Amino acid sequence: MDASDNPQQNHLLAALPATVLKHFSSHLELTSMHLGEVLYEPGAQLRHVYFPTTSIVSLLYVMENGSSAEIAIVGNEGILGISLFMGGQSTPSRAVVQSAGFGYRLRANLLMQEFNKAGPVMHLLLRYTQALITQMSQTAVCNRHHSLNQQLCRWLLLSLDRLSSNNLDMTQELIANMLGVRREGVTEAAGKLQQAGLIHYSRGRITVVDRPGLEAQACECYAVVKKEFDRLLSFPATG
Amino acid sequence: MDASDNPQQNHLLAALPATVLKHFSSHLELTSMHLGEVLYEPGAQLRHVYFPTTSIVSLLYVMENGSSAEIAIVGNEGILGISLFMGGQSTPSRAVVQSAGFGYRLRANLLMQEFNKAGPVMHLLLRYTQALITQMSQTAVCNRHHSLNQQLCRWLLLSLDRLSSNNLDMTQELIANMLGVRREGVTEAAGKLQQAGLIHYSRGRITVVDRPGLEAQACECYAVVKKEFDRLLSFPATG
DNA sequence: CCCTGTCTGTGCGGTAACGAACATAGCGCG
DNA sequence: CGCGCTATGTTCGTTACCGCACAGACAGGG
Repeated sequence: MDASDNPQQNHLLAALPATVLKHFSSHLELTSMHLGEVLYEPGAQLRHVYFPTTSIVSLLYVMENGSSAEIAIVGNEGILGISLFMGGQSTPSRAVVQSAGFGYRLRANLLMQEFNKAGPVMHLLLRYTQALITQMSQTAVCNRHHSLNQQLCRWLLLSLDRLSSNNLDMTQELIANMLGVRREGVTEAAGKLQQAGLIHYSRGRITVVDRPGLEAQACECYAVVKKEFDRLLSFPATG
Repeated sequence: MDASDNPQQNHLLAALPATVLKHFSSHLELTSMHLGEVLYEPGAQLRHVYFPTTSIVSLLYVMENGSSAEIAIVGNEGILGISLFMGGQSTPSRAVVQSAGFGYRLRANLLMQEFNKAGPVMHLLLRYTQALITQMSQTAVCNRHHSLNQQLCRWLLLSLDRLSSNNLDMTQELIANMLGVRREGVTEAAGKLQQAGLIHYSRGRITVVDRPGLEAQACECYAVVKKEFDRLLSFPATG
C-alpha cells in the first residue's frame, strides 16, 4: 500500500497550501472504503470529512418507496461532507461508496479550524462546492432531457475521471441504482456500447476501450461539468 | 410602491444583523424585474447580486438544442449570484425572471466586503447556499422519478411559497419551459388539478384554491426542500 | 465437478410523455 | 364590434422506459 498512502492522490488535498497539508498530515487517517459502505446517512451529524483517493462515493437520494437517484459523484477530485462547512451539518442525501478503494478521513473540527481562518483553504473548499453544484444541476438537466444511453456514457466518463484507470468494478445493477433506472435498461444500453466497441464488460467489470467514442455518445452534460471542474479547480478532474 | 420599498421583505436581508442591513441600506437599489428578463447569462461575470422581494427568478439551464430545464427557484427567501462568494464568478446556468415584481440589487463588491469578514453574513449566505443545493438535488431526483402531475404540484407550491399571495401570473407555456416538458403536458396536468378543484386558472393567471390538496398530490420532494429551507434558515420559506 | 448464487440477456404488455397538427376561446386594440 | 393574437384544449401515432417473468452463463465453494 506504499504508493496509495499519499494524501496528495486527492487533488483537493494536493491543492492545499503546503503548511496546511503538513499540519493536517498527522491527522489524516488512511481509510479503506468498501463497496456499499455508507459514509453518512441523511440527517446525520458529521464527525469527519473524507477525501477519496482511489475510491468513488456517490451522493444518493433514497426515496420513501426505496428507489434512488444519484445526485453527484465524488472521487479523488473532492471531499465528502461539505454540509459541515456550509453550516447545515447534514443533508437529506446519503453518501455511499460506489467503487471500493481508499481515502483519507479528517476530524470535522480540524477542517473547520482551517476553514474558519477564511483563507485559501476556505476559498478552495467553496470553489469545489460550486463545482459540485454544477454537477448536481447538470444531473437534473440530464435526468430531464437525455436518453439512458447518453446518461450512461456521461456517468461512465464522470466515474472514470475520478479513478486512475480505465476499469470500473461495478455491476449493471449498481449502475442502475445510481442512475435511478431499471437494471434491464442498463443491460441494453451497455450492450449497445459494447457492440459499438466502446466498452467491454463482464460480470461486474467494465473496461473502457474507446474513450473518445464514449465522449461522442455522451450528452453535453459531461463536458459542461468537466469544464466547470477544470475552470474552478484548475487541476484536471481526470486522474 | 410604499409598502414594497422595504428590504426586509426579502428574508435573507431581514435576517442580516441590524448594523449590516443599515450599512447596506443606502446601497440597496429597488429594482423592477420584468417577466423574462435575464439577470445573468451563463459564464457572465457578476456585477450585482439580487434579493427578490415580490418577484421570482428561475435558475435555468438552456441546452444546445434550445430546450431548457429549471434547476432551482429563487424568491423572497434568497439571493441571486451565489457564484460570486463561492468563488467561481459565474455559472453555466441562466437567471430568468419567472414572475415579475421587485427586488433589491447590491453591488458585488459591497456584498463581498461583508462576506470576507467571515462573520454572520458569511454563515447566513452559506446556509442559504446549502438550502439551494438541496433544492437542486431534489430537482434532479424529481426529474428522474416523478410524474408530470406531481412535479407540477411541487413547482406550484415552491413558487407560491416565494410570493405573498395565492396567485401566480404565468402561462402554461412558461411553466412547461421551466419544467422542461411540453406545453400540452402542462395543459393536461393543470386541467386535472382544476377539475379536482385544487386550482383555478385562466389566461396566464393561476389561483390556488386548495393548498392542502395540492400538497397531497405533490411528491415528497416539495416537503424535503421546504423542511430543509426551514431548518437551515429558521425563517419559514413561506411568504 | 456440480451446485448455488450472482450477473447478464431477452421478451412481453403497459404507460407516460413526446412531436406535430390543428381546434377553440378569451382579450385587447383598432 | 370584429380582427388578430395569445392562451388553452384535443387528437394521433410514436417512443423510451417501466414492471414482470424467466432463461442462460459464469464463478467459486463444498
